[in-house]
Amino acid sequence: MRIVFMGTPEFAVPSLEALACAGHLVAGVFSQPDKPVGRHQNRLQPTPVKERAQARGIPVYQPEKLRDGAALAILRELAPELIVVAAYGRILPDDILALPPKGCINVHSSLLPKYRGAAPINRAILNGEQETGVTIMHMASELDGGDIILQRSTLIDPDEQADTLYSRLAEMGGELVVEAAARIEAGTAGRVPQDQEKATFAPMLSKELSPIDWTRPAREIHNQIRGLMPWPVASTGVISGETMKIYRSALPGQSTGAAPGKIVAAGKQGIDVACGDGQVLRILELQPPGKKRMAAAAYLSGNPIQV
RNA sequence: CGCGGGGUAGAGCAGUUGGUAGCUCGUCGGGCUCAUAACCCGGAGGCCGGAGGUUCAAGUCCUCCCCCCGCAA
Repeated sequence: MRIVFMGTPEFAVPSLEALACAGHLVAGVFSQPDKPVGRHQNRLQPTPVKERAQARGIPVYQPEKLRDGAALAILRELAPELIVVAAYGRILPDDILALPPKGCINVHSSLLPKYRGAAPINRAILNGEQETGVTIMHMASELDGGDIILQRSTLIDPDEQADTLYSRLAEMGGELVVEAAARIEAGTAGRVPQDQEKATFAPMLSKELSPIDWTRPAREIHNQIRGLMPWPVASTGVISGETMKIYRSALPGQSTGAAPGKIVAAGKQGIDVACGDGQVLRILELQPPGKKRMAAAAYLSGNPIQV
């Protein structure tokens, strides 16, 4: 099938790759404009999807606007039968949605209608979900609200972090979108409308979610640490007074009478902190300001804590 | 050249007005013990990120370069 692919971050790369490997003709790729990223703000950084597309010799388009007619003109020229969107980061206007004869489909990393929006993977873990998945759906004017073609679920391990789940779902998305494309080509793709009543939303993350409130239950703090990976990452000042990032934690299942935020133990096993529900949260990996990410035990060997 | 932090033993850190490079953990050997991640004794392990300069003498002062991290998303 003749396809135009639209995507931006790492999540979209396996989908692009899978479609190309499945023998589809990817006539063009749309991605967000390059932005200054990282330490050298004077230099523009290509998006992961752009890099992969260029490596495959696929023409890349990075329009600033989708509603001024230019993008539509390019798409008419490319004449795709199907448009596949995966984490593009833009809302497609109706005239683009209406262009391809076989429609526009989207790869979304949640079990729709739950977790519509920008950060479904992180939000699922933040909320302590035990299951999530990938949905391939037709695109509608309502954000992530279109009819479902395929859906596959997966269990979230109680200690799994959002960044590894992200890669896992990205791969799953690639497999599923190929299957969906095959069914569309064969004319056997189903269309199940979403139950709009059950829709929930997964808004974009922000740094304000980072600080840990130790009066919350240990389980919820653990979810916060898992869910804010790889960005913005949970943080706290209880260890040294300086704000440091907390990358990994565990729930040892110990009770304590200590006040929330108090360090109750510090050793090879990690740094144990009292939480609001009287349970202990064990910090396993952290990062002091200006330093590298390190195991809690490594931190302690240079910065001993008296309990 | 956007702003800031940092590079010293395998890991994490200290190192004063320049004057023999240290600490905790790990590692190796020995001891104690029913036993141990515990405890005791001992050992190995360093181009102090790189190059140049100042000096009788540079981890430390000066210049340039490399790499890592945070801010930004």
